[in-house]
Amino acid sequence: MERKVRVRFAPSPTGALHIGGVRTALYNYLFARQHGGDMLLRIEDTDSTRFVPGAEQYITEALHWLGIEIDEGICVDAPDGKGEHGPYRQSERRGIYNQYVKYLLDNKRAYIAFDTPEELEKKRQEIPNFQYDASTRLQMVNSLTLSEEEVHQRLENGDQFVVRFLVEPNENVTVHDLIRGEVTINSSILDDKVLYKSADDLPTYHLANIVDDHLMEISHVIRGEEWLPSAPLHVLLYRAFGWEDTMPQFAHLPLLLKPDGNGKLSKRDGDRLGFPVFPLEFHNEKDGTISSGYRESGYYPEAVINFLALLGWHNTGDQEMYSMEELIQQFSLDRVSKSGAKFDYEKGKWFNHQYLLRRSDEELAEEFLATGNWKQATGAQSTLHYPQSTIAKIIGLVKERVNFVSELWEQVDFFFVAPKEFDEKSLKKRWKEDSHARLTEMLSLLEAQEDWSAEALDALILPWIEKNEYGLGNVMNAFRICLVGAARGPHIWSITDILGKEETLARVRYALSVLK
RNA sequence: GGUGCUUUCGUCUAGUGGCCUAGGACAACGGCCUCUCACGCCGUAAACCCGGGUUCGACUCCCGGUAGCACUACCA
Repeated sequence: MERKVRVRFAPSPTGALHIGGVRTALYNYLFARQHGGDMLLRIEDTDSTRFVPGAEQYITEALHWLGIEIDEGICVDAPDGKGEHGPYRQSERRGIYNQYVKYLLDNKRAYIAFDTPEELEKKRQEIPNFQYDASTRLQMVNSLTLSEEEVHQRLENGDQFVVRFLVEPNENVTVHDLIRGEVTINSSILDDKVLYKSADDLPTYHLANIVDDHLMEISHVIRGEEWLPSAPLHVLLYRAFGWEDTMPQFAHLPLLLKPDGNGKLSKRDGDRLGFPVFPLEFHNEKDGTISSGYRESGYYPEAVINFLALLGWHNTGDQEMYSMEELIQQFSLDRVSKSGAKFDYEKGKWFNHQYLLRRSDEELAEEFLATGNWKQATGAQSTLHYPQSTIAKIIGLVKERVNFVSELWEQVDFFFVAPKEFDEKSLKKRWKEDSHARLTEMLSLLEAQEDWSAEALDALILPWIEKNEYGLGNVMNAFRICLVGAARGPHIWSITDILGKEETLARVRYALSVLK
C-alpha cells in the first residue's frame, strides 16, 4: 500500500533559522508538493537551556516570506499549530513521551542511570575514548548495577536521573538512504544514548524525534547529513517500539560549507565575509546580537529560493532559472548531490540581478521609492519632483547595472540632486583645456534650441562638433560631467530628456561657473 | 583516536563504459559596442585527487590510499 507522503521540517528554536536549515525546509517542501503530500512544521524545543525567545516566530515568518507553505503544525496563520497530530511543540508533549519511555523501560530496552554529569566528565578524562555502552554500563551507577530497592530509594529521594537506550552490541544496522544508498554500521560504536532527562522532564532529540515522526505519520525524513551517523540508532529505536514496518524513509542532505577554507557554514562566516547567513534579520534577545538577513539586504525571496535550490540539487541540462513551480515539478531526491556545497555568495547576487531584471520599470520604481534612501540626499523631502512615470523611466535606464533595488539610488542620484561638486578622477581624465570654451559655445546653442527631444539635440550637436572638429568624446564627456558630476550614467540624451531644458542649462551654467 | 559519508574547472555543477577534443553557470581575464560607467555580445584561461585492477575501451565499474567533511553531549 502506498503511504501518503508526509514530511516535516523540525527546527529547534535556538536562534535565527540558518540558511542551511532553510534549504532543508525547501527540499522537504518541494518533495511534499510534488507528491501531493503534507508539509509539517514541528518545533523541537526539548533543550530548555538553549531556548531563545522569538526564534519560533522568526522561523515561521522566514518560511512564509520565502513562500514555503506549511500544511500542518506551527505556522504564521496558526502559531499554536493546526492539524490532527498536535501539539506540535515538543515541550507540550511531555505526557506522550513519558508513556513511551515507560514502555521501553518495562520491556528492558532502556534503563535508568544516575551518573551525574560530573562523574561522566571524570570518566571521560580518566579513560580515553570512554563510551557509555555494553562494555562499560556495568561499571556505572544505573538500574542494571543497583538493586531494585536502591533504585526505588533513589527515585523516592528525587535523585536526578536519565533513561538510556540499551544498545545490543555487535549487530550490523543498515539504513536505506534515498540519496546515499545503503549505509551500514555496527551497533558497538553506538553508545547508550540518553533518551530522557528527569532534570526538565523532557526527552532528548532521539526519542522525541522517533515518537513524533511515528505518531505524526511521517513518510520521509529529509534532513541534514549531520544526522547520518545517528540514523542507525533511530532505526534501532523504531525496532524497539515495533514500528519498523512504518518507519519513514531517510534522505540525508549534503551540508552547506564555508565559501573559503573548510568546515560547515556558520553564523561567524557571514559576519567575517560580509553576507547574510539568515533569511531575515534577527535580534537575539538572549545575547543582544543582531544578525543580518537576506530580506533586509534587498534580496527577493524567489532569488533566494532559486539560489538555494541549486546548492545541492541540479537537474540534467543547463537550466539555471527556476520558479518555485518548476522546482516542484522537477525536483527529485536522487539528483541531490552527495557532497557538501561551498556557499557561493556571488552567485546569489547574480540570481537577484536576474529576478530584478524581470520586474517592470513601474514595479521597480515603487520598490525604489519604498526604500526611502533617496530621502537623506534630497533633504528628507516627502516627494520627488518627478511624476512616478518619469521615475519608472529613470529606473529603466539603469536597472541592468544593479543587483539590488537598494543600489539604484547611487545610479540615479544625479537625476534628483544637481551636482555641487565634481568627481576628481573624472575631471582629471575628461575635463580638458578647451572644455570650458566648448561648453560655453554649446550652451548658447542649447539655449536657442526649441525642440528638446533626443533626436533634435542629436541633430543639433553632432554636426556642430563634426564641423568644428572638436571631437565627440571630448565635448560629450565634459557635458556629462556638468550634468552628472562624474563620468558615469546612461546615454547623455536620456539624461537631458529627463532633466529637461531648464535644468540642463542650469547645470551647465553652474559647472562653468566653478570649473576652469 | 574511532565510525561513517564524500571527492569533475577557484565555486555550483552536467556527465550512469565509446557521443568527452569533458558541457553550462558564477567569478576572473581579453575584445567588440561606445560620449562615460555599466549591460549585452564574442572570446580566453580553468577540472576528471592518486595508484592498482576489470574491459577492446574508463571521468564513468571494483579495490586500496590521500584529502575533505560529519558524528563521537543529560545539544539539536
